[in-house]
Amino acid sequence: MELEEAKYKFIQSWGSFGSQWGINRTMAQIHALFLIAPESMSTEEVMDALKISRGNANTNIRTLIDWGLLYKEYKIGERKEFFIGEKDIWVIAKRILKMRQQKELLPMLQILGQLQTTTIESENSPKELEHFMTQINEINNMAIQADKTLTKISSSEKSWFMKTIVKLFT
Amino acid sequence: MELEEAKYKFIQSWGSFGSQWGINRTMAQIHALFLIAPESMSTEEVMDALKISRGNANTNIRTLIDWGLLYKEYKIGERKEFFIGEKDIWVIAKRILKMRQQKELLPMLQILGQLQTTTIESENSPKELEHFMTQINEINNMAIQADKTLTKISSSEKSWFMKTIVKLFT
DNA sequence: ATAAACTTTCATTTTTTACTGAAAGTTTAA
DNA sequence: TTAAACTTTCAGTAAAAAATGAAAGTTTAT
Repeated sequence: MELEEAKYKFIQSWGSFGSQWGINRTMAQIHALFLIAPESMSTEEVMDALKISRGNANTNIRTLIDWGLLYKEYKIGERKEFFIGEKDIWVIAKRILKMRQQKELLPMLQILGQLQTTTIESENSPKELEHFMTQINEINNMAIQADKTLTKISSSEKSWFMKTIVKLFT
Repeated sequence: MELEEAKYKFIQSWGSFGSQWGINRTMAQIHALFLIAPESMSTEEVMDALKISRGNANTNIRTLIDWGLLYKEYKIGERKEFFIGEKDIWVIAKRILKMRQQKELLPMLQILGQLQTTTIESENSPKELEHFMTQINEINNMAIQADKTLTKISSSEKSWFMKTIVKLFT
């Protein structure tokens, strides 16, 4: 297999992988491109490599920077911006977890907490109310646990994680 | 707050929560409905509660059954099917993890393995090739670890999980 | 055997999400 | 201070995903 073919395959897969994770396909593809690029690239090079528009490239590169998966790099003698990808898979995984925790878990925790602390009335269906409160409680407990776990993981060192988790799950 | 209002809030949140996870909004809403319903329900009741079409209700109920989150229930004297939701949050979490592992991780592992075992050629960019192989390797290792972890979790008992994980992450 | 009661399918429509590209905005060098 | 080089925005368009509902399929009771 040619390197170009392999790269193409990887970028495509990373794209569809990402889109199942609520990360848009193009953003994931750009990320893949930077994961395997040994040097920094400009917006134009990204547009070219993936055949996408300037606006699309720009927006997704900005988001990747916000997520901490891409860094700006200024080259001497060059006026345009270059970007270089975070290469450490452990760091990448942590950043993605952190973002997903914020986007997904946090709002859920808020709603659950709210439902739990509010007095909910129901004259005619005490059974339904009781069941509702039980379920909300259980879900809330699990969500809190998940949140703690993610927080701990995304601020932990790889070595600690590997030692404890790998030992636990092999 | 009225019970109806609280239910509505929960169903809506679960829906948008789900849609961020690559699970479609309606499917997640139906799931929420069953999570808090103390009794079994028919397709019609679901259509009614969520104001959705028969086709939509049917398709998503089937998928939820496939995922092991809903069970069929036949009532004596009734010809139509009723459904009852799995109520144990631990079981639910495990089932969802399992499905996501299959849908997302497995195809990725396959591609990575393939890229790793194929001989990739590149005469003019040895540096790029080396970097590519390194990255693929790292990603593959992490994916394998994630896969093992998920497999272990989704076949574990709640008590074990709670003992080890809660201890680890609190 | 048949018809009522129910479930499933799928072509079409609707909704949601993502992309384009030109115009507006910003920065830099002289 | 201006104009070239570059980046960002956003209204309009395109693509993808989900929902509808009527028709086809299935099951059950008689």
